[in-house]
Amino acid sequence: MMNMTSPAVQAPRGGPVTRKDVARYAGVSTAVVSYVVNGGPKNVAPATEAKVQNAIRVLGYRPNAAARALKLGSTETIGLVIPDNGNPFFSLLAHAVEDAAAELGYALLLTNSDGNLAKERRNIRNLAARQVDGVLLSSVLMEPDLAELESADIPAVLLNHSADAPGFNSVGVDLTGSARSVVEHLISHGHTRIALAMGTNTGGFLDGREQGWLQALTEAGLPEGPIVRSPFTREGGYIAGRRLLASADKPTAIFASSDLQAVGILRALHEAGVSIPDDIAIASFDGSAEAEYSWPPLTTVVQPAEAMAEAAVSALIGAQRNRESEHLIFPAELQVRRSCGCKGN
Amino acid sequence: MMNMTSPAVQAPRGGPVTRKDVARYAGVSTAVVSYVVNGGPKNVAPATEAKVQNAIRVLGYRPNAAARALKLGSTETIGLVIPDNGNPFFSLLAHAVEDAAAELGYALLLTNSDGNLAKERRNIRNLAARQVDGVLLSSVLMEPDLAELESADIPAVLLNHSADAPGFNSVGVDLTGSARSVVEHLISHGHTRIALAMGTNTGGFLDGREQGWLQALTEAGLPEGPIVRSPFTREGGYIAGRRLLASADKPTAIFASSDLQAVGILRALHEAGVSIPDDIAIASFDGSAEAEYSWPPLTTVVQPAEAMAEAAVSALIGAQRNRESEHLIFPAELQVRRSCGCKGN
DNA sequence: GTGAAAGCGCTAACAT
DNA sequence: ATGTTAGCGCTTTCAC
Repeated sequence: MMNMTSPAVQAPRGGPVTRKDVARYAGVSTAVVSYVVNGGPKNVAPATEAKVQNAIRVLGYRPNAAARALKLGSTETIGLVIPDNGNPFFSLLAHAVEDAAAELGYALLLTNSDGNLAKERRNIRNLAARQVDGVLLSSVLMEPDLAELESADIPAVLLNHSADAPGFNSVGVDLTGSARSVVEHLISHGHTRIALAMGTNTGGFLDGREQGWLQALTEAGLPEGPIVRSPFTREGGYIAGRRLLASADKPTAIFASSDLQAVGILRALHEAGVSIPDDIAIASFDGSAEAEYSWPPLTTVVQPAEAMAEAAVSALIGAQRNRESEHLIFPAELQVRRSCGCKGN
Repeated sequence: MMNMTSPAVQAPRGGPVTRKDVARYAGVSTAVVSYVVNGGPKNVAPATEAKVQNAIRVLGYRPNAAARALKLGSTETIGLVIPDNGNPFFSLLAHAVEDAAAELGYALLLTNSDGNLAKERRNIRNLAARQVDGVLLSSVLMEPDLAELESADIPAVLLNHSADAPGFNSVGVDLTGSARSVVEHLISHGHTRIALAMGTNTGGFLDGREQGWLQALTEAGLPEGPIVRSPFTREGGYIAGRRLLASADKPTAIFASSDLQAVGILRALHEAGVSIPDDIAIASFDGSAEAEYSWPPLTTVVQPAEAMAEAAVSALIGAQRNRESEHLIFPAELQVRRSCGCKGN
């Protein structure tokens, strides 16, 4: 008697338990089982519902998502394509996307493109083949492969994308304005030779961060500092740092286009025995956790990853096919720490 | 003529193109289309194949994975449950798992449990409901919720798990041996008061890292240094660092159970003006990229994430239901950098 | 070498 | 309130 309710009593037949088994066991039709499982579209008498629930428990029934997906044409899954979840900003973003999606009952298929166009394309194609309900694309490219997305014919929104892409929803951060605010902050510390360590973006467009840096300098009547271009990585930053140290007009402050690069620059400066922020001040972009624990802690512009992820997911899920495409631009907030020369924190 | 081959010529009917449309267009049966798409199980005459391929291209046909999954009973998808992909070690692991899975044609459903048992459970259940072909579980718990996995009745392998779990395949790293080798290295620098900053694991078991630290100390005839327990995070490390600095028997070296904690400790020491490695040396565990770019760079034991991911994925995919469970333990390699007192790198 | 057809598990419109 | 049933798009056995 007692072990009648034990979960050990499993599938009576060989294979997995289906809705049919449940129906038979509960003595109802398969439709009723569906009504119970899905909470509709018809209602079921309380007594019947109890019988069904019991049958489900006893048999250990689990709905088959593949069948449901086939029938409904929706997998309740979204795909995310990012360059590299080893980059703390992207891992933060991915985590936020997962949470936002889970909130709506969607699961997340994660793919890394490794900043590689061919792989990005392959990932998108693969996601499309898997009938994801939408894809969130965070491309390294300024001009991501929209054609691939279009022909895949699944809703997509460009994430972490600040330039308008006609025909696509996008959410990004105000690169130019944020960069300006950091550089202005550096200027307020009295710096006049402010370098830019810029990540290498594919595509011919001028990155907003570069524009913002330039604007701040120009408006302050300052000369354009040196620019070094290298990958958006720690190693890229390290290389940039060494180059900047070796350059003729060595800057007194550096603005790095990502926290990761700043971390690399930090290493180069430390190795050279340069004191930060006294000899050279640094500020960067992203606001990842790593920036808070570097030495010295980095002044950085923090991107609102959670907010952007939520916006992107809801734009994706709620996407009406024939609606005007939206371009959401979020502000980023200056987070002052020691690396710029400020005392606090 | 020229635009006949243009991809603009899309779906002739309203909805998405199905195998049936392709068959009709190519003037063959749906079976043949399947043979062509799947490269079997029957062969097709070259001429016919060409017609089909052409129809596929012209119509922009994309196979429906949900239907395939329903028919075949396999989604070619695996689920991964990790505590937090914001932790660089786990993001590295996740990336490696994705690559290993993709290699075999599997996609990755990523979920974070945030070190939360309820969420871990929910994630597993959710993955099971989605008919993943298997799940890779990297639990924070020493005793993960195996019952949940068992009742889900999908193959699973415990990833990043060093204790044997009867009935489950597992892959992990040799915690004890690796910890010993780092601590021995610290000892070789002449340290005699070596503290342990241990992450807090749920579950009553003694962590291998703690054992290894103890063994090295004991074998060298050294007294057991202080232990501080705090979360496996940067902040946890920071707290541990401050506590260690304040303690009566301040150590001259610290072994941290994760790179993240070491990074936090570094911050605490820097803030206190302690010189590393001169006043206090540090070594840690994981071998994440962050350890290479901290200041000073961290001596750490690097876990073979790629190899473990590959092993886990192939154990999962190739899992025979009724096979003996295997427990794969990988060695980790000491990576010497500056934080322990060595000069190089 | 090719085709017809059964059926994977589920949903929901349409009976009753 | 409950039951019947037609498919969703695909694979594959079994005919031809």
